[in-house]
Amino acid sequence: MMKAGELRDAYLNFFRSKQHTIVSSAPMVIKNDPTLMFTNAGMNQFKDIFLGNQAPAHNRVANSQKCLRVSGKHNDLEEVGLDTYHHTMFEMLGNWSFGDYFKKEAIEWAWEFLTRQLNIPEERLYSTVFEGSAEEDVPRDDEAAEYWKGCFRNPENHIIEGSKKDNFWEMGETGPCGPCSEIHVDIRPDSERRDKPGHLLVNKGHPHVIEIWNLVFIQYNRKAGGELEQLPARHVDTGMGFERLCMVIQGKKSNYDTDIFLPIISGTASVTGKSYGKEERWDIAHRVIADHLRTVAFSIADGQMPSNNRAGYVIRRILRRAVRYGYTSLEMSEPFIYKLVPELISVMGRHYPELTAQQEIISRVIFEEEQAFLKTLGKGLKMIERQVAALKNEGKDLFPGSDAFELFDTYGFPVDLTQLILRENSMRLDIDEYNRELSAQKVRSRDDATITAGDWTVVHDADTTVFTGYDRTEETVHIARYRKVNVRGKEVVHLVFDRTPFYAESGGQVGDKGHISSGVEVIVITDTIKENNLTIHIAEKVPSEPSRIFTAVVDHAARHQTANNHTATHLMHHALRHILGKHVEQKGSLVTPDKLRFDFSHFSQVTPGEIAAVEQMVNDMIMKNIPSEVVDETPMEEALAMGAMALFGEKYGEKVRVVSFGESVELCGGTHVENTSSIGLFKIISEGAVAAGVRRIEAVTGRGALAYINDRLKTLEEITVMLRSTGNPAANVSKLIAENGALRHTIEKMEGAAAASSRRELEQNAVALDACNLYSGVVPDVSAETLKNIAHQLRQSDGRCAVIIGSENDGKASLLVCFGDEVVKTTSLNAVDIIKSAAPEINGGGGGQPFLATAGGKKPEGLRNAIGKAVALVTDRAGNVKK
RNA sequence: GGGGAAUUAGCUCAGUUGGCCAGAGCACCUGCCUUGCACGCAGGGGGUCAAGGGUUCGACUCCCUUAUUCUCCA
Repeated sequence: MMKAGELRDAYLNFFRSKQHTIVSSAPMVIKNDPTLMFTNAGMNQFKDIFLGNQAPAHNRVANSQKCLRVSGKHNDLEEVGLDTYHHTMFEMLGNWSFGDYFKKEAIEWAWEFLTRQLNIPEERLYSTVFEGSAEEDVPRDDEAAEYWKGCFRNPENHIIEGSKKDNFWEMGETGPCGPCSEIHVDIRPDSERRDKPGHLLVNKGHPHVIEIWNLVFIQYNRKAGGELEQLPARHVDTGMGFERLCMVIQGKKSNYDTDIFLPIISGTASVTGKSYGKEERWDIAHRVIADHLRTVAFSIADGQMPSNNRAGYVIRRILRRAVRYGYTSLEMSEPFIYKLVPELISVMGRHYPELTAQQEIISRVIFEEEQAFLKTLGKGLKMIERQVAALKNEGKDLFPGSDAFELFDTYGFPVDLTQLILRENSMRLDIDEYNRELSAQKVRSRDDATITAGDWTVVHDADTTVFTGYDRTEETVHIARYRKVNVRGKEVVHLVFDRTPFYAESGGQVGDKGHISSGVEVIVITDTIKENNLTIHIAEKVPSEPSRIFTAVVDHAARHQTANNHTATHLMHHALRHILGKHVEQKGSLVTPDKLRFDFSHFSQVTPGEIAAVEQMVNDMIMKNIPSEVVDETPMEEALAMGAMALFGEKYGEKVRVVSFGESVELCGGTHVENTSSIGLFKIISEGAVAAGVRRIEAVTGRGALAYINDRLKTLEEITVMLRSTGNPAANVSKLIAENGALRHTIEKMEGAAAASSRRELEQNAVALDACNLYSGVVPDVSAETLKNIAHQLRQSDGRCAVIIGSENDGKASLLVCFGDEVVKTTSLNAVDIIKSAAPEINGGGGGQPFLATAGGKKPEGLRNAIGKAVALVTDRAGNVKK
């Protein structure tokens, strides 16, 4: 039986023999593209070629691409695992022609590979061709059909016409598109095939009559108005699902039965003690876990950690879904998925070395995520149990949907688990209410996120934007095109130039700011971004005369600080690897004019000593006046030979730019200083954890570093002045803290003593009434806090006490009324009533609880009257004075 | 990007419409009893209730701002 690895090699070797260049898989996680978070098809990395924004490096290319799909018509996350053929992550085998071969070769080679190399019997194969569309004025794809006829010995019923839905491929609303031809395979047993011929089941959702390969022939361009125009250069884009192909070749009925998944599933079985193929709900869980583990591990290897927004959040959700299935179906309440990483690596590690290299960090991150989610589950369980108990007390059995939604929305407790627990308690969930709340939230979010982009207005023909910003910050430019974009009611303008000195946000370095001027007006550029290989300058308004010649000027000071910070990032990266070890890998980077932030893999805290050593080393490199050496357009192999490190999860072209400062050698497209001395000074301002196994350092350079240090020194100076100390301020402060503690102790004791003596005085002057013993009077100059103290002491010693005391403190009056427990129980006396009647005398108000009430006021002279009034009220209600 | 929530002792968390001097368990210290598998008993230390404003006689509690974290939607 052909193994998965051999099959992948066979495919790549086959197309190599047809003069294709084999390229490596692009990262699965896409950075710097707001429109797409993950690679979802093999053609993603060639998008710019199809759009005409970039010239192809090779005319024929083939690869195996790791892809991730979590939404779309056939890939709803909640469906994965329930059946045997959906996945979140999958590999796509693809071959491409950029303006080179077309339908004939694409079809014949596909046929040759499947029938001669893989020996799939041709009677099990079916192909589809586009039936044509009168509405679009596109004819039936006779050309493709002809070539297919040449392939099949018996073409009858094996070439099927398909509609626009299945057989016309479009990249988006606008852009390149064309008819496609799919290849389907029927893997049913012979008996079933005799009963019902396969051509009746093509594209009918049958799990064993499936599409394995889609050949797209790009020959049109769809314009904004909807009409199609012929493209000058025609392309081929094909994609074949690798997992499905394995299933076919290995004679299995399920993708999960191939050697891609089985080792992981048997790993899960042995860890959980629940074997595969015994019980349906166990099997679903096994499939979910195997699929999701793959996705999450690959994502982490690409540098995307689970987190709480965007791509990171998608990854977190996928992992949590796996934990949830493990928890409910396999009864795993402890982290276990991280233990399966070695099995995954045994399957995928050879072709994807980024997995093997980062095994430790992958396991740790997964472990930590599992633990965190199990904790949220525990919390949710507690909350739900409390609510269930409350409802049961009221004799209700309908659990409110809004509560279930709150559990899900605020605490991340999945609704299916809520339902499971409710069933166990013979209760039911108001699912309609839940769904209403959920869709209300969706509407709210969608309304807020709408961005409407207008059509481009072309001013000047220019294929690409030439970037001249490495050498200069000023440039004479033409506006090539512009459009208006509406972001939440605010209108901004996108400008594209023929050439530009503006650096577009990329590789962690933020986009340049600045302005353009034409002599008649000045337009401010607030940011520069990259979209589909276009450099877009964001401006506040459209120039009144866009066709004029403009001078584009980058904010020089900001650019210079950014360059300082970017170069410093390289130096620090080098220093970290030197001091902490070679396991340090960049996991993220942000470079702004103000500061730099660098995330990297490291498994323990960076000690203050190590921080100091890194800082020292970077500053040494700054002081050595190391000049930059930049090599543009170097082939990747040469760059690697120069000692440059390629980052996992980063997409590189064939030719790369290498930036070196002495021993620091990096692949980088950013702007840098000419000499390290320009940085001036480097200072680390914080170090911390950002995820399991990932640390983050923030630092400042140049003027920023100086400002930071001066600020700290100023604080120190202020402290020294305040301490009037000439010696060591730290020693002085610690002495002060110790003294302060001792003083507080003394004060507490003295206040206690004062309270005790006031209490004794009150006790001596107490008056016994029928229902209580009245303690009243003015206590000289104590805080409301001390009054409370006295009252509490009296309450504890005398359950029949009625305390009415007041004091003047800081020019304000405080008043307190307090009753012993017995008084509260046996009489109608209420401290709140009394205090409310008496408080006006001191020009204030108050309140409290029946046994204790306090009031404050601004008129201390009224204190005696207030106490008198309160005493009168109490005596009145509690009977006469006993002689 | 938008909504919801959280932040209280070294750790895990209680704290009811604003007022019983801010609590429990674990950990720590002291003593006793015991010598062992989360020992037990008695006592003790430890808090700017995330930060900053505001409302109030009075704020852990209500309002606003900020920070951090969690969570859902996009």
